[in-house]
Amino acid sequence: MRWSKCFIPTLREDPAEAEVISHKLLLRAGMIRKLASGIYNFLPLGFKALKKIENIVRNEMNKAGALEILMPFVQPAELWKETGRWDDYGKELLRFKDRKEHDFCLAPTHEEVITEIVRKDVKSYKELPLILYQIAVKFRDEIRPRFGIMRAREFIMKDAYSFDADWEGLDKSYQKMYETYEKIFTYCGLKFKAVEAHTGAIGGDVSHEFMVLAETGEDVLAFCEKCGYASNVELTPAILGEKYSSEPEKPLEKVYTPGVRTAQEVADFLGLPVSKITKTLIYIINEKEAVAVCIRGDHEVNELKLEKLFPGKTFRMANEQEIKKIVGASPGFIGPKDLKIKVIADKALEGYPNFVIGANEDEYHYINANLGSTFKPDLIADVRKASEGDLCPKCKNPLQFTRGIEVGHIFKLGTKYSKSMKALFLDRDGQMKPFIMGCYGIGVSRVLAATIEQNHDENGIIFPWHIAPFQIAVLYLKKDFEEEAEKIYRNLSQKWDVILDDRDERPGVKFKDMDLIGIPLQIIFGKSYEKNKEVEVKIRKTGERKYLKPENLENFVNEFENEKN
RNA sequence: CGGGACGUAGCGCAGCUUGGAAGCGCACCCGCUUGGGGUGUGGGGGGUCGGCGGUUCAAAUCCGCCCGUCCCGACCA
Repeated sequence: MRWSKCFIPTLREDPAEAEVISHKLLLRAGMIRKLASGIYNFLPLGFKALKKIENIVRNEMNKAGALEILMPFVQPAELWKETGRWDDYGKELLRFKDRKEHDFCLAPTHEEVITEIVRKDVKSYKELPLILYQIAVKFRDEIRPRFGIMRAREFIMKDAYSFDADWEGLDKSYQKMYETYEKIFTYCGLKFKAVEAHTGAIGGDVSHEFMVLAETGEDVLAFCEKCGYASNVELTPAILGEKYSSEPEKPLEKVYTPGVRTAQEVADFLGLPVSKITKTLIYIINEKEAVAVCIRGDHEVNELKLEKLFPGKTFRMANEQEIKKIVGASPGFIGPKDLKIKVIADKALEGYPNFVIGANEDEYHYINANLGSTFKPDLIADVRKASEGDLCPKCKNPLQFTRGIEVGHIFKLGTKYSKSMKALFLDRDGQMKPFIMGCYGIGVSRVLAATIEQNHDENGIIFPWHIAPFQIAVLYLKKDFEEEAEKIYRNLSQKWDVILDDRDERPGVKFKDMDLIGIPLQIIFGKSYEKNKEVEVKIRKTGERKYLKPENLENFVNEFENEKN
């Protein structure tokens, strides 16, 4: 491709609308443009990178024996009503009516449709296992789209679905997809980690997320270097690494703490570490029952864990008025002692001597509270987020934490959809049985954003070899070298994706643009060529420069491709 | 959904407080210049000032409503 014939509208300045680096660079590199909030155009360069990712995914999926199909983006409500998700999915599901006033939605995912396909035409265990997938547009009407294509409303996703006759079959399909995902992200050139994850709105019980490691990631991962345990922190059991001293219980004492509300304020006021303070949070279960959750001041409640204590029930935090009504005190002065509602104490309070609690009376706290003698919780449970200093739930080594961007998520669905949609096959024992399903997603457009989030410097994007829209850039700095540059460009184009910067621009412009769009190898016809007919090869990632005779270029690129990737 | 901010040329912004001829930089077009990190210079084109309504002799500027966009929050009591 010649730059002059391509549409690459690069920007010199950061657009005001972009906050995170991948969003800024995607816009500046002329790869995407916003059409509406969370809805983007992919311009030629962005589209090309996207197609590279798609093809990597496609290749590996095909190798794993999955079959590519394409399902509709617009779906009838009837299917969604069958599984109950028409009501359960919430506002993320964008609904509308057609001219005949029939309900439709834009597909946020395709479990219903795939199950419909399979229940109609797969009748026998002999046709199993079956893995179908597509690479297609999805629409989720996110509460708050942000970060460009990282959390867009409309996005490209690869979604695959497996159908097995039994649970062992599902285990095998799941394992196969797990390994395929590892191959895909490795081939993409990404640093990633697979972690145990929460299943969320899709359902099922076992799931893993594939996380691209990046400081700007929205998720926190806990992992153990020793045994390999890794999970999304929202799922990690919290095992305190700290050993509590066996200091004797001191007498409970009510203290005047005017105007101090947050745990930190209380700690500062009393001259104690914030860990010695506890906070008590009031939750409303199913809009009727209130419960109190008591936790150390330096810990955070993990609502997912809380949710599991009340399966199937809705819950939310109480607001200030409700708290006053239930407790008789303002937020900030609530404590577990003498509460008339159910009290859940976090496990980390067990054996913790002499801590501070709210007195359920404005402007007062108790010091030297102890679990058991001061108050008896109705339940002691792990309800906090694991954090620095906690131990691996498998091998008890200290956990490590890092941030990541979720680019893939695989689930063992089981029979959630096949049962509710009556998707049955005839097994070898003559019984009709529901398919055992799995589903496997990759956010293709998000992979592009995550790649940039992980691979950039102050000059722009640094594309990994296999995702780069072009692998090689040829640029000549003087018109005199046009012919030679053309020759090299045509030559290398036979094996690789090459872009020729044939614009009549100053060298600085060409360099800046090429660095910005992140092409891994730049072949420069400039001073070195003028002097001794050697081209300069600049490696985008390291900034390293090599000087080669044009006839040696092909060998060099071959070697580079093999060793670096 | 709650809070905050913004909306002026393709992009980045100033002007608004205190109403009185719509500006700057980049980009774009033409000329010269320059040619290894967004060259310098001269000239030029481009605007329903987000929309509607109001106040006023006069509105980008003041007031009201609406639309759009971004940020923070939607669990830390």
